[in-house]
Amino acid sequence: MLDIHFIRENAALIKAGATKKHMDADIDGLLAVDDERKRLRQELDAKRAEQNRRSNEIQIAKGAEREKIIEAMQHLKNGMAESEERLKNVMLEWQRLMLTVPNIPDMSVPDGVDDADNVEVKKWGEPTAFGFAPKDHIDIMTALDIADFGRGAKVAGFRGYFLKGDGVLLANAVWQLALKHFSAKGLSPLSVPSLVRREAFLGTGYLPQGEDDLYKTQDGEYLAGTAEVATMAYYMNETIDLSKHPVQFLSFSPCFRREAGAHGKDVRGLIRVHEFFKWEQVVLCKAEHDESVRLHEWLNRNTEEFIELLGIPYHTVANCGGDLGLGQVKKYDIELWVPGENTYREISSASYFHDFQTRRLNIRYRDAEGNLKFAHSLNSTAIPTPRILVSIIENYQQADGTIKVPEALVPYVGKSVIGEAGR
RNA sequence: GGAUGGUUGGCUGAGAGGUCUAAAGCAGCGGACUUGAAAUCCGCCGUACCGCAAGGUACCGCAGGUUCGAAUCCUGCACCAUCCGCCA
Repeated sequence: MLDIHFIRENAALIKAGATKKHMDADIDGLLAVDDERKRLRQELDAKRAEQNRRSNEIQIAKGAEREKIIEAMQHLKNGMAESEERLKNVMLEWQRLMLTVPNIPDMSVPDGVDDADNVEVKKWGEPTAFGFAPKDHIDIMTALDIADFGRGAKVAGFRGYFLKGDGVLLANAVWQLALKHFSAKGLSPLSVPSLVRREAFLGTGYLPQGEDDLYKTQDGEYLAGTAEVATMAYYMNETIDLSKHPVQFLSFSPCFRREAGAHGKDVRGLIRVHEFFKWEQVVLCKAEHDESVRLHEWLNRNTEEFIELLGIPYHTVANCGGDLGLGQVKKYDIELWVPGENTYREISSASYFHDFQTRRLNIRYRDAEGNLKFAHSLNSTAIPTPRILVSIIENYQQADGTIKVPEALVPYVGKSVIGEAGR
C-alpha cells in the first residue's frame, strides 16, 4: 500500500509505474473516491462536534429546556446515521482501491512483459559438460532409490513425492550448510508458522488478489507459500528499534503452494511441488532508499555465494517490469543450470518493497528525530529444498549413475558419493 | 471441546452511563538546585485524520447494538490467563 498523500502528489508517476508493470490501476477513480471520503469525513466531524457540544449542554440544562435539546439531538442523530452509512460505503471502496495500487518499479528495472524479457546481469560458471548422455533428476533419483514419485502421487496426489535414504540426507545437508552460511552473514535463525492468519497475507501483499494460489483451512487460516509471510507479520502493529542495525532474519518453514495457474507446467519431478521447505532471508531497515538498495544487493549476493559454495553454474537476472509483483520495487532471480532441461531454472528471488508491506502491516520505527516512520522491508530466498536437489543431482551426476556430493556438503551427508555399490 | 476470569497510554494500574480533556505511580524529555551526580522541586510527556491556522474528529482488544450521551450497558469475534478433558 502506498501513502494516499503520495498517490495524490505523484499520480502520473504511479500510472507510469503501473504501465511498466503491465498492471491496471484506477488512480483517477481512487482520487475521486478520496475526494468524497474527505468531504464526508469533514461533514461528519462537524456533526460530531455539534453532538459533543449539545451533549455537554444537556448535562447543565433542566426541565423543558433539557427536553428540547434532547429532541433536537434526535434529529441530529438521524442525519449522522446517514452520513456514517455513506462514509462506510465510501471507505470500503477506498480500501479496495488502495490495495490495488502497485508500488513504483525502480528506474533500473528493465522493460518487458514476462520472464522472457528478464535481463541477465551476472553469469557464473559454464553449463556443465558431460562425457556421456546426462539423465534428468527423476531418472537418477529413481534408479538410486533416493526418491519415489510413483508412490508420491499415490499417497499425496499430483506433484506428490517421497525423498528416501540419501535423498533425505542430501536435503538435510543443504539445510545445515545454509544455516551455517547465512547465519555467518549476520542473519538470526527463526523457525516460523506456516499456518497463518489472513491479516499476514494481506499485509505482505499476497491477498486479496492471490486467493487461488493459497490453501485455506476450515478455520479460516491459510497455509503460507513462504516463511516471509509469518516473518514479516512477526512485528505487525509494533514499533521496532532500528537505531543500531536492521532486523535480519533467516527463517525456516514448510511452504505450500497450490500452483493453480501452472497446471501444465513441470508436471514431473521436484521442480514444482505443492509442499516443500525453504530458508528465507527477511530484512527490515530504515526508510532510506540507499539502505534498501544496499541490503537488496547484499541479500542476493548471500544466495549467490551459497550457490557458488555448491559449485552449480548459475546466472542472475534483473526481472522486467511485467514480472514484478504488486509491491515489489525491484527483483533479482537467481537461476541454476538444469542439464536435464538444458536451461537455467529459478532457485531464488530477491526483492525490496520500500514501505509497501510495512504500511499494510503497520510496522514502524523512530528515526533519529524521534518521528515514527514505516520501515522498509526486503526478502530473498536463501535456499529451497527439494528444488535445489534437481540442480545438485543433475550437475553432479557421473557416468556410472552415481552422484558426486558437492564438497561443501560432504561433512553433512557423511559421504562423497551417493549410489556407490556397497555404500 | 467445557468452565471461569481478563484485554485501558512505553510499563504498572484506577475508572462501574454525563467536565474522561482517562487518576496515580514508574520510565523518558526539558529546567532549577549542584563542581558533577543522586535526592528534591517545576514543567513537558500517545497515535491518526481534516485544517494555512485557530481548532476539530476518532481511537480504552476488534466489529456491531442500546442511549440525547458509552472505556463503562448488550451481542458477536479475536486474543491472554487458570482449571478440566484430549494429546505428539
